[in-house]
Amino acid sequence: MPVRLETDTIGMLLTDVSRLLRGAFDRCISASGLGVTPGEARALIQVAATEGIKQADIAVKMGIEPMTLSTYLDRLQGLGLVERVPDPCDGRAKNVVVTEKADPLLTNIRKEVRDLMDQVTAGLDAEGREALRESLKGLRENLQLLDRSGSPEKKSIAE
Amino acid sequence: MPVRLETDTIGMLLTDVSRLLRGAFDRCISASGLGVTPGEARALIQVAATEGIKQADIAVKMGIEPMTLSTYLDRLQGLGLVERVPDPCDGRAKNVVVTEKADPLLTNIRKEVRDLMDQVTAGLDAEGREALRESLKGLRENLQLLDRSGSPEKKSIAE
DNA sequence: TGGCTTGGTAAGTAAAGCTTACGATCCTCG
DNA sequence: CGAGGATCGTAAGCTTTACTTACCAAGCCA
Repeated sequence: MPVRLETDTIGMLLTDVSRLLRGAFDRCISASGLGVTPGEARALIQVAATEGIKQADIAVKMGIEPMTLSTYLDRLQGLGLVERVPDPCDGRAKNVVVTEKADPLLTNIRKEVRDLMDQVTAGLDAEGREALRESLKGLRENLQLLDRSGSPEKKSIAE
Repeated sequence: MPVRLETDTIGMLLTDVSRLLRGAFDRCISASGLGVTPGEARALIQVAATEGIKQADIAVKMGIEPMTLSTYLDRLQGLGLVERVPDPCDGRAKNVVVTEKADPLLTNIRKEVRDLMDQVTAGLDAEGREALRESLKGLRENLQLLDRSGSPEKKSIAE
């Protein structure tokens, strides 16, 4: 039995895979000349998936800080791919929608992503992929719990 | 059957999990006051796992550019955790070793990592973890292949 | 109506990478 | 043996992705 290298732990593997994936995605969309970064693409997909939702909720869904999202949206809006429309019910909030201009880009990105992931998961059958998806979902949930419990500075400021 | 959200694809999940994991790791080692970043810790572990190896080889093993590694090693060396000893067989190369000072830190980091990963993989039994590990290894291999084939500028410069 | 909370953002910072360029050394082949 | 190319490490500078802190404006509530 071969020694289990410390560099093949789940943690290391996750780090490696995600770095490589980002690189691959980066190359594959910049090769397509789409003019968006992976992060922006991610935000765009999220916005398209939940149209008209306000920024704070998008940020929660993406698991990032509102400010981080705001920066992405700035770029996407600058490219004319999304628009911020003021929420009629809440003067502070802005609802985000994708523009028509984004449609072909979205189609394109979705295809690129699908192709890339097909290549990346080559060697896994449908069952294996589903199992992987489920495992990852479990990890994500655990991590999100850790996150919340790790920073309990929301309530109980004073006694 | 629920609609498969686009935000629950393997790609998105990997991105989420790795971001969250980095955050969790970050918090957990800065809480321990160890004074190294996750990337540096990763480099340190790799160095310890293959002592006396030269930088170029470490970089390959980590799947990063030599320059990126060099930066990490600068920091680690600044902290007195590693040393660069000139390779007696090759005047250009430097072999990297961990110092005695790094020993307790390494023990600590390993423990932190183990604890964290136990929490993160809660809900998976030993089999599930092994399956996950194997799947991820497959993905990493695929990605590394993609990488090489994606930039075939090494050979055949001239005809 | 006055005070907390919430939504968005300006500003600044940090980590983790990359590319490009370069000096120094090594290797190889004529 | 000597010159040209390959390889090793690294200085310099950039990008992406994310965070924190601080703030204003608008809503909510007592």
